[in-house]
Amino acid sequence: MSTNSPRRVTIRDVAEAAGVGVATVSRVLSGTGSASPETRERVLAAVAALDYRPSALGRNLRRQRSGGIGLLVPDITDLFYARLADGVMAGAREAGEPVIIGVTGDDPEREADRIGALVEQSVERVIAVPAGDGESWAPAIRAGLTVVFAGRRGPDEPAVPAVLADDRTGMRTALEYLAGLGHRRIAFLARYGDRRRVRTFLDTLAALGVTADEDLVAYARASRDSAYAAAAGLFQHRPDLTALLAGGNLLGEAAVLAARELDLRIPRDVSLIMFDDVPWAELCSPPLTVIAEPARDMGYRAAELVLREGRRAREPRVVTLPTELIVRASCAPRRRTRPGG
Amino acid sequence: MSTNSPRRVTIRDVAEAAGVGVATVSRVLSGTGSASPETRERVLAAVAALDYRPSALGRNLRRQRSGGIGLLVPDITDLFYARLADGVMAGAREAGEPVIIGVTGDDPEREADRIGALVEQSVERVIAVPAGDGESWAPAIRAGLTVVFAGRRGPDEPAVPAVLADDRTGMRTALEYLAGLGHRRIAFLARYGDRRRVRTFLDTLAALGVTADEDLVAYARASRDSAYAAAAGLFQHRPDLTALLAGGNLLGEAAVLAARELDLRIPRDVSLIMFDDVPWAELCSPPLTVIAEPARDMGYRAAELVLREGRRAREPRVVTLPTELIVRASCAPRRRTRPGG
DNA sequence: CTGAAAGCGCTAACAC
DNA sequence: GTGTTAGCGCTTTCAG
Repeated sequence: MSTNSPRRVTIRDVAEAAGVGVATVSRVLSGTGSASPETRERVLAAVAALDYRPSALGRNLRRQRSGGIGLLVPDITDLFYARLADGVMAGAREAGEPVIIGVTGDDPEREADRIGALVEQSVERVIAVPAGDGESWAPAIRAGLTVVFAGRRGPDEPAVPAVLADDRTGMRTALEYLAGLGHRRIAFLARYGDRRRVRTFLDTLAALGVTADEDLVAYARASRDSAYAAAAGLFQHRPDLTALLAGGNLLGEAAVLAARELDLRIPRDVSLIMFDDVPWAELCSPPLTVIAEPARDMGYRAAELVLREGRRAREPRVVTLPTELIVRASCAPRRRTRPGG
Repeated sequence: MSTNSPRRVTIRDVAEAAGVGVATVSRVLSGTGSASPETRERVLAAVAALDYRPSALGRNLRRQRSGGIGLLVPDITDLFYARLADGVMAGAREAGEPVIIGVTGDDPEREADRIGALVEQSVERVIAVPAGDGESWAPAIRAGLTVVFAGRRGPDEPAVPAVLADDRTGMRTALEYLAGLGHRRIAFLARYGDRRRVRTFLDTLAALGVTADEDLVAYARASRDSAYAAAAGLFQHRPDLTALLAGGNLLGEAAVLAARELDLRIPRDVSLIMFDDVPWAELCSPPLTVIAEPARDMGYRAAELVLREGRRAREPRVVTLPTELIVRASCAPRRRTRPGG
């Protein structure tokens, strides 16, 4: 009944106050075109006096695009993606762009739904950790979306710019380490649909002269339950395995839990290496050896990329950031046999 | 050079295709006003045929508000806030509203900056974990923002609707438990600025007949370093403390790390209870006793609230969600003395 | 160097 | 029930 919020200050008000046309105000504020120093000053003064904040609404409608950056991650409560998101937000903030976030649950359908929502908002720059195989992006890209993949990429050649961790090298370093400790039955707990990494796993193993066994690869969906089931299944069906590589922090968590439940001691009975360094890896007992990935940097770089992509030629780019093996205490030399084996 | 993205389908195209006026299309789509079943059908058919997606840009400009929900959290890599954000996104998705996210680092200045960015986007519904004392919100609210606090509230009476955890009860339960184990020197590791909880801590202690000592309260800023320093300081300066309550999962993590560094065994030398149940609490050794807070629900409820608030009377509301003490293995009966004490 | 004017796509009066 | 129309605030030709 009382506080009738005063009408928003518009560019017109500024123009009037400064005694110039609205076009001039627009030019001065956007840095486009030219304006005499004197006019410039007057406009700026008026802006300050009225505390004018240009409305993104008007600008966006006029420009036919909403400026913001869309961000689609599988699960924001997974620290890896949270860090990625943090990096994206840092980059976006520097550019003064808002970030519209959505979660996909790693489900292509939900992903498609979220893409639709972004299109409806006329967001035309999107950073995404593509769900599943990342196949569903073609239409969106054809429709004019500028998209950058982060953390993973689509199935084929780099049709879409991407910021990735060098997990090929990370994997190799880890497997060499494990092989050096004498391990010959090394399992991989992978995210469902992560064909690329599985291939790398198998190839690298072969290159190291270790028998690569596809049955030593287990797949988990995005949930904790699924990860636990996959880990437990692996331990139970393959009593011969002596080392395990977990493809992410949720997977590693599941592996630790499953191992405990089955009374397997780490690293006495199984050695464990996990992709993605997280604080609890150090708190865990034993502290986990990990392959650290620069998630935050990846997000930041992705933001840079998606922001730049707009104005530059569309030369598909792939940025690869280094990983690092951090040795703690979850790996030990292979022992002859495993208790239950 | 090739793919000239075809002009977007507008409401005009639909109207033309359906042989009606644009207003009719708008009415049918928004469910407002009336339309004959026949017309309705024709419009819907045209919409489907053209794959028309209304532009949020046009609508927003017309309506003078951007629809979306702003979300401001101190740190998205803190699982508590990530869960909260997840809940907000779930609620927003059901309502078909985009979420514009920003991080404040728990810094009122950054917070003010983010609020400004939201206002610039004409976002008028915001869910926030207010930074610091949450004092800086008055202007924004006066300006017409609908804001709902989550997880914390401002300094004064509920001028702003809020969704909170019942940490009063959580604290009481935890302190009773600790007191029952014989602890008399109980410390509190608090977030800087969290006067409310500190008061509750002191009051509850007093009510339990335990000497409440303000020097047994340490404050940490939002960073891991600050948390660690505060925890270590507490342990070093107060060798008489036998139990510690950590005000959040980052604080708890710091406490575990600091205790280890100082060779204090949990729970032999110090008992530890942490606010906020996180997966690693179980992985930790020993597994941590925690006061679980329904972070995700809090976010979801906050979304409901902020969405409803628009159309209802502005009767400030506070929703309080239950907490739960989950006893694991980080607390033990008090022993006579502490090694270094 | 500057101003007038034309919309961007949509909704909400207002006529019919 | 339905169509016409007037803008929302901004950028961007186009004249001057």
